[in-house]
Amino acid sequence: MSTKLHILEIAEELFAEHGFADTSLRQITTVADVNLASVNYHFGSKKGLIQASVGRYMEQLAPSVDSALASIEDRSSISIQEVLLAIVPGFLSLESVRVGGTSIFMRLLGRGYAETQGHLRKYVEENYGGTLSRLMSVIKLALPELSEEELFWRIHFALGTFVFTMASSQALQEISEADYDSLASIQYIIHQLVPFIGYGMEAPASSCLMSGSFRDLAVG
Amino acid sequence: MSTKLHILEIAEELFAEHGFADTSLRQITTVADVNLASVNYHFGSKKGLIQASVGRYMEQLAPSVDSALASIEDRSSISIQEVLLAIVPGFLSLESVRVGGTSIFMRLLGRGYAETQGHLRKYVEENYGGTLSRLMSVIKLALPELSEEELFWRIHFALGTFVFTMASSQALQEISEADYDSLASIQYIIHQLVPFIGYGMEAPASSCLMSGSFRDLAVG
DNA sequence: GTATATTTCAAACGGTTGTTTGAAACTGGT
DNA sequence: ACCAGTTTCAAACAACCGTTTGAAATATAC
Repeated sequence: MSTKLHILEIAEELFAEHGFADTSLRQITTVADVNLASVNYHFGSKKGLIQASVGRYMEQLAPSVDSALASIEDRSSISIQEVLLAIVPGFLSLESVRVGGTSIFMRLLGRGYAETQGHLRKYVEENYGGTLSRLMSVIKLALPELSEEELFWRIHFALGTFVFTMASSQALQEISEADYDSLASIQYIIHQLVPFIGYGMEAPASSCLMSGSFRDLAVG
Repeated sequence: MSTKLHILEIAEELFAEHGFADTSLRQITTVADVNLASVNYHFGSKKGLIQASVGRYMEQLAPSVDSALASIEDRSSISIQEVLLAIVPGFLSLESVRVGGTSIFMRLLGRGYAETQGHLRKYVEENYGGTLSRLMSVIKLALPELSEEELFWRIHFALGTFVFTMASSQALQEISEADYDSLASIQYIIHQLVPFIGYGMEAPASSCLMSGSFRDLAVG
C-alpha cells in the first residue's frame, strides 16, 4: 500500500510543477523509484492517476466549503469578501492531507483548468457540481446589482486570477524575495489575493465606465 | 512565400485553440494542406514556428504600447484605469495583422504564459523587455500607495486575470450566449475586464483588511 | 509449510512526436 | 532551352509516450 501513496505524492508534485501533459509516467516512476507498470496497476491509467491526485483533496475540500457556505447563505446581506474569506479555511485545511497540500492542490487546480480538453473539469463537475453551484448562488447573492451576464464574466475573471496565480505560484514565490516557509507563503498569497478579487468583483458595471468612446478605438 | 504565411496562420489558430504542446506539426500541416517537412524548412523547428506566431503580433504591439505609455507617463497623476485604457487600442489594432488577430494573439499570450517552461517568456522578455518595464513603472506611478511587494503581486494578478481569460475566451464565448462577431466580442470582453482589473488593483493594502484573525485559520 | 492472492518487475507493444534526408518538382533569369 | 535556386514531397529516422504482458517475487491465509 505504500507504493500507491508514494506514487500519488510524487505525481502530485510533478503535475503541479510541470503540468499534466508535460509529466510522463516514466518521470514519475523514476523519481518515485518504482516500476513503470505499477502506475497502471494501482491507478488503471494516467487519467486515473490524475483524478486520484486531485480527488483526495476535493473530497476533503468540498464538505468544508459546503458547510462554510451554509453558515452564511441565509444572511440578509453578504459581501463578496465575506464569501471569499469563508471558503479560505477549507483550502488551508488541505495542509492536513499532506505538508504543502494547499499549495499543491491549488496548483493542480490551475493546471487542470488550463490544460486537458475537459476530462478533469468534467470529473470535478460530476462529483462536486453541487458545491460549485452552491458557491455560484452565494456569490450571486453578494452581488445583486450585477446582471446575469456580468456575473458570469466576473466569476470567471475571479476564477482565472485565482487559478492562474496558483498555477504559477511556485515560480512567483521564487521570484519574489519572500522567504517564508511553504504554509506561510501560500497564506500570504491568499492574503494578497482576496482584496484584489473582492474589489474587482464589486466594481461598478462596466457600461457606465466607458460608454461610447470605445468602439472608435478599433482599427480596421 | 504563400505556404509560409499559410502555415503561420493555421498554426496560430490551432495553437490558440489547443495550446502549443497539444498541437502537433502533423495537425498543422494536415489542416494547412502542406507537406510536413515544410514547417522545418520555413521555420527551422517547432519552437521557431511558435516564436514566429507570437512575434509578428508583438512587433506591432510593442511600439503601439510604447507610444501610448509615453503620452501619459509624464502626467502628475494617473489612474490605473487610464493606464489600462491607454494600452487597449494597441491590442485592438492587431486586427490589422489579420482578421481576428486581437483574439488570437491574446489567446496565444495566455497559452504561452501557462505552458512551456519559459522559452516563450524568455523570448518576449529579451525582445520586448523595455516595453514591459516601461509599463511596470507607469503602473507603479498609478498606484503609489502600494508597497513594492504588493505591487508585484497585484501586477501578476492582473496579468493572470487577463491572460487566463484570453486563453479560455474561445470556450467562454461559446458558453455565454453572446452572439457578437469576432471583433465585437473581444472588445466586449476587454470592456468587462478593465473595471475588474482596475478596481482589483487599487484595492486597499491587504494588511488592513484582515489583520490578525487569519493565521488561526491554518490547520496543522 | 503449503496454497493462494497480491504486488513487482523487465521487456516489449503499437502509436505519436519533431526532425532529417535526398530525390522530385517548380521557379525565374539568361 | 538550359541551368541555378528555391520549394515541395514521400519516406524514414530516433526518441518518447501510455499501456500490456507474463513470469518472478512477495505477502497473506489456512
